[in-house]
Amino acid sequence: MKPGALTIGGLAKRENVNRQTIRYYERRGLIAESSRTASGYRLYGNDAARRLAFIRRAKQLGFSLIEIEGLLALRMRPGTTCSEVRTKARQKMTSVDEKIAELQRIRTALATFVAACRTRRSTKVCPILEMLDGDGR
Amino acid sequence: MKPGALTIGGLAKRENVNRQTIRYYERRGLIAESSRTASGYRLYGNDAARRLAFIRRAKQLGFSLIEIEGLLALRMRPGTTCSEVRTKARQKMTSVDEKIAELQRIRTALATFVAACRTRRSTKVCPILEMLDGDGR
DNA sequence: ATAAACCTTGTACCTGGGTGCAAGGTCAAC
DNA sequence: GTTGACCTTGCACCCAGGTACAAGGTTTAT
Repeated sequence: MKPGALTIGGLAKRENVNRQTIRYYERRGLIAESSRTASGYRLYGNDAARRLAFIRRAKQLGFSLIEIEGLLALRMRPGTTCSEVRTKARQKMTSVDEKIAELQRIRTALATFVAACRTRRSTKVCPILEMLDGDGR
Repeated sequence: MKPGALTIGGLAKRENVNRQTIRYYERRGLIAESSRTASGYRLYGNDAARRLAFIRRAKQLGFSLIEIEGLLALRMRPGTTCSEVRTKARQKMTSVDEKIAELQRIRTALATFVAACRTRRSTKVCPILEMLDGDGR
């Protein structure tokens, strides 16, 4: 066992990931198939740890596993330009902006409802429930 | 068949919902079991249409089906106060705010990445990929 | 030499919100 | 009186991103 080589459980603990998740990423092709001991145990080096960190960070930025595959493919293909990566990052920014806008619309509507509800007493005349009801589309 | 009564397909078309979805809501208890014709066909009146509209609007405000159940339960329980509804709306607002904040954090990070990427050429030295890599947590 | 703590594989299950399909019954129109 | 458009039920499947479990093999410590 080379210095720094870890079994799957060790890597999982170090990177704070479930063991099954590592196998799952391997099945999906996000992580290369690792080398094995004579008895079949997976052995991981620093590259695997770095890859897991990459995936975690990309997920934190809102990339799906499919999109992360795309980023990794770009990184692997020799001769891809940096601008292709930048394009993906910009697209992701756009979709994040859309989600923010949508949530802000929801927030405004909720705020309106809550404000409308200052004065009344019983659910019979609750303005929120009334507004949720089905006439004024 | 009373005036205005609809079969499930008619209601689905009018409210622009899948027939299966109506049955699904019924199974979940979001919609009362409808009356039936002698042969077992479901028959819906305006109350069902209003209920579907309520659900749609609440979903648009970001309420999950479970939460919508909660709203409906409040509405049904006699003597609930309007302020209980307002409380739920406020809680939802808070969680929407949290989602917005999280997305804005992501947006900022993406913007930083894109900005860092102005100058370089090949993915070998792509600042975005470098930043996604695993050292500086 | 044996128990604990690892590891392997395959497969099934979870959440949420539906959607699809097959086998069969019903109803309206021509 | 038959075609086509409805309806019924139960059950399986979809998406993403895992997570759990069972049956068995390996390694390490005592």
